[in-house]
Amino acid sequence: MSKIVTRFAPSPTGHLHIGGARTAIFSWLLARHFGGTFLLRIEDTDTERSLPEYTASILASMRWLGLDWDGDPIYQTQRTEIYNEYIDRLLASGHAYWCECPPEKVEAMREAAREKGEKPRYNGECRERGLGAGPGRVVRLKAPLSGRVSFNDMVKGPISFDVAELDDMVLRRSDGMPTYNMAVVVDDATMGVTHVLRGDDHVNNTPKQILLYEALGLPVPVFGHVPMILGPDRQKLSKRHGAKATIEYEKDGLLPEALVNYLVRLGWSHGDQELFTREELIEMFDGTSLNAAAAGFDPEKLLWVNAHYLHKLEAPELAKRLKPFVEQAGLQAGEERLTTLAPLFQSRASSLLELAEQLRCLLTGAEDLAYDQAAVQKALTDEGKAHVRKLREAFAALPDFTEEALHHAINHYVESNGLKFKAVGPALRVALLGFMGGPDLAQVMAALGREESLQRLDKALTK
RNA sequence: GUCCCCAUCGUCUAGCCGGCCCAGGACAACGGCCUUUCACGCCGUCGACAGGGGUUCAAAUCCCCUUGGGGACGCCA
Repeated sequence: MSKIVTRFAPSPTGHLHIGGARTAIFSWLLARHFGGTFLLRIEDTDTERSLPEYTASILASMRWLGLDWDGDPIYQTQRTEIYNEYIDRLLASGHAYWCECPPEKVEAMREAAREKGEKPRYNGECRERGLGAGPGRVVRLKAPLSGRVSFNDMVKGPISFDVAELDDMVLRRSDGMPTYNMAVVVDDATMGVTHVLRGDDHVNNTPKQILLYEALGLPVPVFGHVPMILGPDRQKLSKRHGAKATIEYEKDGLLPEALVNYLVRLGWSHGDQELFTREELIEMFDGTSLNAAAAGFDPEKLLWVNAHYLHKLEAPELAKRLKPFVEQAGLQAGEERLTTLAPLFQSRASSLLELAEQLRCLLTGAEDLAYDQAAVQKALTDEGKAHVRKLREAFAALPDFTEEALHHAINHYVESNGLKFKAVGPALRVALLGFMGGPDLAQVMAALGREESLQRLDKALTK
């Protein structure tokens, strides 16, 4: 087999949604696995709904996901002449014809067919009329009248259609623009695309496109139709299910490597393996083992995958990625400070957004610390405060305010007074963090520093 | 309505050119361990071959039907 060329062809009528992201990932992986080429094409012929900002957003999301494409993106709106050239060819070779039937008339035909229990289609009235170009006229494909169109789908296996089900589709609209199927075929052919991976909703377009390839005398690529993503309740995916555009996952503090991992596993598998590095994916994804059935989107598992990657990040990298979220939360902290503080809560968060929020109790000054009233009531009793007061003195006397020294101080206090840690732990914890939870206390104090730690203890004593 | 596709635990899935499967893994749920709380981690429990017919010594695996779900039927993409 010659070199593989795949492509992703979004239309800029919205942000890159999760289903599109997944087919993009599959196409990208297929190309990368076989050392082929991955192209990007923007299908912007729908001038009504296409917006440049969506193109920008889609490209940004692709970059964020790490899906690098080869060469410059191709824009369909800049290729009208090429399409017309191919349409002319079809006209010249007798594979297409001009049709003057107005839309209402065609609609009536469809309605009539539907009533007869047949598939709604154009009846081919202008097929043999030998019409030429003219205002309001469209060009239609002169499709074969009998036979079958078959192809071997990469994910679904053999699929076959009776051409009687297909009608003479419009190739060139009356405004001179090519229709979707025409543009796609010309583009894929001229771009040298060998493998077309796309959404399930395109299977019905495939036989039409194959007819076009054949009429044009162009080699037919391999098709693979990836099933749609459904909600966890097996219904059409919607916002209600927690499915959002890729860009929103970025805002929610998901890691791109996690989203890629999750999305790939949705409809593809490699034995029992759940977690894959990018390198592993490229090595293992060869276009087989794609699931033919639709998959339900599970936000919880996505979060689990994300937590996995989040917990694995090295402190400096974590700090770097976390910074924007900390700022977004209205908190102040440089990367250096985050490098020491963020790891304390790292294993407790599933997303950067969540982590930033959890860090609030460390980044906020003693004056602004929020207290969980129930915890204060429970832990900061008179007895609890008494312990905190004495511990404060012990901490203040420490020459070095290090984790080890603090540990020592706490343990010494507990043991020399014949106490259990439980007697002082909760009070100290609430005094330091404002709530019952979080990391090791010596660790917290060491990270906070002497001044801040003591301030917090003092403040707690006034509660 | 017509055509196309799909069907294993609640969800993602392994298995599916038949026997190793009274079906394995992961998420979730539940229980436990660890523990300075909360997490992380670890251990365990619950839980599925949509239904019915075949074929076969043997079927989750092959065939047919039913049911259910999805998609498509545009001068949208």
